[in-house]
Amino acid sequence: MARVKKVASQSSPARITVQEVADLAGVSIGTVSRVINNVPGVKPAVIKKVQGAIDELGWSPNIAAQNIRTSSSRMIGFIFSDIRNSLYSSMTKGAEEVLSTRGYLLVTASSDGNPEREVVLIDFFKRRRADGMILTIQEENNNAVLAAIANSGIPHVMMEREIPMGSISIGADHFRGTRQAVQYLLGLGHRRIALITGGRGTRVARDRIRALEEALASAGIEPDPNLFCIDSFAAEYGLSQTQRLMNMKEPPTALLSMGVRLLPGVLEALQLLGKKIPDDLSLICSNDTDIARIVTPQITAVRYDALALGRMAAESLIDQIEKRTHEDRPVRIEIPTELILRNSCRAISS
Amino acid sequence: MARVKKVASQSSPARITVQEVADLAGVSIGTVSRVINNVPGVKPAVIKKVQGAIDELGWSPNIAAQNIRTSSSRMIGFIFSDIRNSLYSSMTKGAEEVLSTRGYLLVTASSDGNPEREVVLIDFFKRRRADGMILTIQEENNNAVLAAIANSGIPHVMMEREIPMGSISIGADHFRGTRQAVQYLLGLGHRRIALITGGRGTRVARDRIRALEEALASAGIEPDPNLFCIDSFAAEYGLSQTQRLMNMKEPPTALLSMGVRLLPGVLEALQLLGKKIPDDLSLICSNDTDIARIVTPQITAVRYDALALGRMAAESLIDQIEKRTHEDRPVRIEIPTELILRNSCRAISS
DNA sequence: TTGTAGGCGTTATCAC
DNA sequence: GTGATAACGCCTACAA
Repeated sequence: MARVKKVASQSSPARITVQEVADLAGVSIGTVSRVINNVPGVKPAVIKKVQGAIDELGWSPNIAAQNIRTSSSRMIGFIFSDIRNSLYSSMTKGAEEVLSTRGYLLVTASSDGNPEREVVLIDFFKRRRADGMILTIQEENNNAVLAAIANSGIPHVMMEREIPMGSISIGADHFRGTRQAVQYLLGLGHRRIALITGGRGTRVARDRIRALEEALASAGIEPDPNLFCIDSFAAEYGLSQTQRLMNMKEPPTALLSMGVRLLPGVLEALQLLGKKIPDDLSLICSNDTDIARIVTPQITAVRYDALALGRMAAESLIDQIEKRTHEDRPVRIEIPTELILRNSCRAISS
Repeated sequence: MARVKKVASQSSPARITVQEVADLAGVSIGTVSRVINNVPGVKPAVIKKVQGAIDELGWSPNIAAQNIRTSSSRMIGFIFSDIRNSLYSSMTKGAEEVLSTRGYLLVTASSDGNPEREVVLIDFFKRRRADGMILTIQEENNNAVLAAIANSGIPHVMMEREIPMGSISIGADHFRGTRQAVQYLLGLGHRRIALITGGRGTRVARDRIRALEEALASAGIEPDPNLFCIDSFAAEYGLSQTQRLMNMKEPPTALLSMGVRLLPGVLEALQLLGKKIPDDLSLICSNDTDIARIVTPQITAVRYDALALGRMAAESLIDQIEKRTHEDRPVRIEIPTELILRNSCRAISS
């Protein structure tokens, strides 16, 4: 403890540079640079001397100076709506895992789902000379945002989004996931299946809607537009739409709640209405969360690995930046989903 | 859309510098620099010309170059165990809010609660020349970590931690919060009150334990060491300890579950044992979460504002960095907690 | 009021 | 193999 205190009280370390290391080692700065960059062809004895000097002085290269020379920041930006959304914090963790081992810095930024702020953040990363970006933008067709992306000239991958610019896109297979969920419900005899989801104008939403429509069609069921609630991911939306649905003359017998934040709202509505799962309504949610496992009964879920999504985005982005896969890289990378069967759905006899 | 595509397909923007802006504006680079740094005494007409050139070229100063000159990175690091913990994602959001408006970059890093990794991350931020750090370390007394902090020479604030180095510390008033919760339980007639929490060797744990002990003492109750489970924040720990507690000859009538991740474990144990809240056990949790509000009955919680904690940490850190408050700044900043009364506690007649 | 030039800490291209 | 030295893009005395 005393030792620590002493260290703590030392004055701010005078900025030490290669020059001083070189002097101490009795070599030139060029040699020091060669040593720390593992340039082959330096005499082992010299390497040892230099290492010694580096350790003794506790020096490490000034990264800003490196950046200015190599014109690369080794920093990549990740923009999404809100880090508090567990989906994004998981992706962040995954991305961080691979980026840190590759010597990149990950900087996350929350846009609060505001396109104007997205533009600001993209410009910000441009000024900061980010080497790459991972983007989960709000609307795939917002021109201001698309222009900002293009104008930035920064390599990027779209996370759970797809834009008309040939950017590489990465995401879960929501079409298959939703389709599988609907198939399961159809198998249980359900014919009135409702969907609550958001992200209008994103590939995620399109995939989910199309999956429901096609599954219904292939079962010969006419879709009821009143059962499609596709305007928001907010908990309040889940609440209000569930109330609306359950108060219909002919309410749905099953509901797909697709979006992390929706589930609490849906459950609250059901509780307020005194409706029981699965007796009054069969329920399937997306983004398997703590809540889905904690409530009684546990909720059947369409699960996918957000951590892996983050990892893959980072890997794909690095490949792109370091140009290791050239022009033959795929434009779309998908990970599978998995239907976790629990007790929130019941068979109905009709 | 077509327009966007055209922009997108433009070749990588040739790195443009002050020199070119200066040429276009017909001034010297010095003048351009003065303009962007708002140095007074530049003729308005010239300012306008320079601005025009900047806009036309879409130039912005290379931050790495600025950093090397000003020897400041305007970057601050935030280390905690895991961004997926909602506590930390909320703090991150709060910190980001204030840092971004002050022109700082926030870089978060997860240590997975591993002190060795904490040391690596601290060294990393040192190499990256971070202007400051926000730290939530695992153990307040780990010498390697403390030495790394001291050795880094970087201004920092301890988040929910307190170390023997005079660093400024910021956190919620867990002592009062826990004390209030216990008082409430005592008022309901409970005498056997158990505590599950982790963070051994952190101020948070100490405050909670002390609060329970003092409250019991002031009620003339002899504390039962078997009711203190203070070894981990993990859900599994919540599960196993709840089982152990409920299987005691004389189980507790009330339980404090203090830690975000504990609650799911506690609830699962109760479910497995077929125990009901509040009939078989009165429960109070910390870190009011979705889960506490979703389950039936809803769980009474000790709430505090993690977002505000993040904001305050950032503000305090900036003050420290920019030396606006000199040596008279407080060493400890606390925010209050609030007891949210719900239906998870019952009065007992004994 | 504005231009010039030196320096910030590296890397990389030359010679030696 | 290793040592000078010229960039990299910007800020800031100092000079004009």
